[in-house]
Amino acid sequence: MNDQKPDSADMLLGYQSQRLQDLIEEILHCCKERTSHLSKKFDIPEAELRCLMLFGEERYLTAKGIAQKLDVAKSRVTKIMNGLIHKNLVESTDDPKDARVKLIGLTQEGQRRSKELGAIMTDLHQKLLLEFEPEQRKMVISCLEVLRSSMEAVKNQMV
Amino acid sequence: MNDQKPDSADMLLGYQSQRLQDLIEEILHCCKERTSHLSKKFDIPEAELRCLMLFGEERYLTAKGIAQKLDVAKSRVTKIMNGLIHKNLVESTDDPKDARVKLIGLTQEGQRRSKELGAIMTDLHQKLLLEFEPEQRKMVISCLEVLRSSMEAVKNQMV
DNA sequence: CTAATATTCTTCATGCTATGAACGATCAAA
DNA sequence: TTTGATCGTTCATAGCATGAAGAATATTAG
Repeated sequence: MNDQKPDSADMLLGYQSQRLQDLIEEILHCCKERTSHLSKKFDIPEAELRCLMLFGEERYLTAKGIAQKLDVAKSRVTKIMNGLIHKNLVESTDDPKDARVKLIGLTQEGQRRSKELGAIMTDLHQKLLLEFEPEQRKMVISCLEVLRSSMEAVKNQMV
Repeated sequence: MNDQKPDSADMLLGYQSQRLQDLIEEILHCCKERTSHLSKKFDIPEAELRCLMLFGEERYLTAKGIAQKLDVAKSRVTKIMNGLIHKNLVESTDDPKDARVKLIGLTQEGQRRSKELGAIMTDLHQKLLLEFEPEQRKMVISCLEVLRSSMEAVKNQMV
């Protein structure tokens, strides 16, 4: 294939990596727009929405747990919780077993909103998949799977 | 395969869309970490780094142009520029043709940093590609290409 | 030529995101 | 029972981002 041009493989790689960089940036931008759109639609800050979606299985979460799941500092969680409590979407009760921790749970309204949000997200990603042919869908997912692993791998190589 | 369960296609779609959602979130998180890592490494805020990378071809940019490229308000650009000027990475001169506009260009140091940053980004994405077999690379890119288009399409469907 | 309108950038007030240090309360273990 | 760890909060700080208002300049219509 590259018997004439000496470094055509390198050029291809260069071209492809630029393309990859652009694509990732565009996808990132798209996701950011989606998040901000939902935040405006629900009239709830993005961080609070993200938090609202954490209550999938569990009935109660702790501030520490939320901090880990959201990957933010504990102090950030306090602030987010204040917003959610103020909006009556979440309520906190003392853990009977340990007076240090507070159990945070969704209110009725919180559950409603959380479900609504979850449904929108699921619907969104389903629509995304439906843009592909059924046979392609598996491929897209496995593609992203490898991409994610590669990103982790490359991240760990970073200085 | 699905001769017994009636709605296994729906279940598959549901499963896949959940998987897609998780994957996108993980990839997003990875990108965010990368950005924040570079910001710390260069000791320059993320927005300023993003701006620094805008000077690829053009010698000069205007505040308006930067605002469009970064997709932020003009007032935000003023602030970012103050930071960059203060760090001596960028300098602004009056446009001789139109006294309203200021031409913003990289200083020597700014050019150095900009190049350095670009090299790191390219290297990063090259490493990412090298995690794949050569035949797979094309596929990953076309996958992302379709994914991006689909996202745009779905975005336009959003209420 | 001039008055009205556009454009370009800045300033200011506001609000969200996020961190880290310091702190008080509580728990667990030596 | 002291000592050390854990949990949540408060506070100071910094970055991100917008939109309204304004000053300077350009353009255009009359």
